[in-house]
Amino acid sequence: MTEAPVGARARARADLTRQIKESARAQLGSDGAAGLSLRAVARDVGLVSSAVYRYYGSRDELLTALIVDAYTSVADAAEQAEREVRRTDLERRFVALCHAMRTWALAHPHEYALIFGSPVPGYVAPTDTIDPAARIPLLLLGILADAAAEDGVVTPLPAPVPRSVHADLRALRDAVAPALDDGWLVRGIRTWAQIVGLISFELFGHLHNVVTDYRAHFELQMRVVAADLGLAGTAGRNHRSG
Amino acid sequence: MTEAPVGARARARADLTRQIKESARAQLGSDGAAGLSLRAVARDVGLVSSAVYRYYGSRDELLTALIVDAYTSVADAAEQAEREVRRTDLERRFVALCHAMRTWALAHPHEYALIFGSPVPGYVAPTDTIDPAARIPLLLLGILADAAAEDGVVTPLPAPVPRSVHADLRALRDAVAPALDDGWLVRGIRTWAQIVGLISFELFGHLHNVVTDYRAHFELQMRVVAADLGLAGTAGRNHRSG
DNA sequence: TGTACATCAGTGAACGCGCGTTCACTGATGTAC
DNA sequence: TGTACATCAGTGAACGCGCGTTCACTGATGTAC
Repeated sequence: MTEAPVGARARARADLTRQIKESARAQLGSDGAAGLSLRAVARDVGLVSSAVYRYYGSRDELLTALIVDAYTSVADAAEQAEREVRRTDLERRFVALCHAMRTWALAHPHEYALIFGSPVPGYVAPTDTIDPAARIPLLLLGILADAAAEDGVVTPLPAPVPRSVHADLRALRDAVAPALDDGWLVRGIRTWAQIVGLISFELFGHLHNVVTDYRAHFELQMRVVAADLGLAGTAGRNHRSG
Repeated sequence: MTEAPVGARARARADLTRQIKESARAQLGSDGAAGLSLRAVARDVGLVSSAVYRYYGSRDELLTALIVDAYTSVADAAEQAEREVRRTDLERRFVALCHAMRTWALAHPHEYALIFGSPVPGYVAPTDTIDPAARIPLLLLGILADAAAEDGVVTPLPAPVPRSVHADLRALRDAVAPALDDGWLVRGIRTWAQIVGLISFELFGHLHNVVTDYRAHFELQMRVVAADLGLAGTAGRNHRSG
């Protein structure tokens, strides 16, 4: 019950900073990121438009805050869901991550579009967004690293890895995933794009008139992906029987 | 050399209609779809803003024309590239399709974002966009159908297909791909999302600081996908060796 | 505990822009007889 | 071939809005002695 040692002024400031961000987040829904208006936000929180500049130095700064929040929020959801699954059940850890992302995306479609849709014209992301953006990919690589450790085996690719790509992958491995060889890393990147691609298809309407039970379809797809990654407990065999 | 039987008026009209569309397309680049302005287009083609309404009834109508054009343009590119490959070389037909899409996307990033990025706020796509949007997915399913015919075999999935998804897939099969069983259709949808997902990652900056040789990386990824689909001439075996 | 001063939140006017759409109109191009 | 009329392109003004950002300012809240 003890208050943090902050004066009324500091508390009011923190409050309004949050309120402005909330209002901006809500406004994303009606007009998208490109239409986010500082003046509308000001009206919404009951300030004159110039007063907002006490809290955010510019429209872009406010956008950045929204982007960081979105990345953080979806990563929190994915990490929590993944953490609740027994460590040895790799397939379910993977599927939990995927479902958490999709559920978050459905609950926050405009924030999802903000981070995974087309870039906002004229906006350049500052480096603050890098770390929160990397959390889910890292979580995914963690699962793959556990799979690689269990196998203790390299993962051959069906084609030779060009020197330039190999260099890129080595840098990635050194920075982030020492236990994963090129094959695993290639499949990790691919899988990450696969998850986002399927969720984007659903949200952006590209599966209209094709899929109706989106959740069941997504779950099935993710289990196919998990199986192709060899995460299923049962087998590492391919899907082709003949 | 014979002119179509159109008067000068009709020709001028066709010309300006095209000019307006071109100008709008160019404007996508600087401000994105949300910022597309009829007035700016009018200035650009040397008309007063109200005159544009002789050619397009509204901003949304102009947007629709751009969207249809973009789908048509990318589908033309993909179909042409795929057509030039020997029919029996399924892997190369697939890879040609993928490369054509990526190349088109790099050459027309804003048109790509228009059709595969976040939806334009407030815009609802009319049904005119459905057919052109379906062309590449259909082309992809055609390749898979040839693969299925060659195998003459069902494609087991690693998990049971829920009744609802099975119904969706049956409708899809009846409409568009009678030769493809559920397994193939699931992998077809997945692959389509995979291609778009990877290209979007590249264009929207999600592979920044991860990949540098994008073309080589993309090619490798697509060959992995082709191999997992069993399109490679060599084998339908999985990538896991142990 | 009281006073003097510094900090900071919020105001309101202004700058210089932009937008989509409607409407009554002029004047040129086409068409029918 | 010439005339009368209909069609249509393009104009210009207007309606009713919107925006991000700057700046000099008032007045309240905090801080130091």
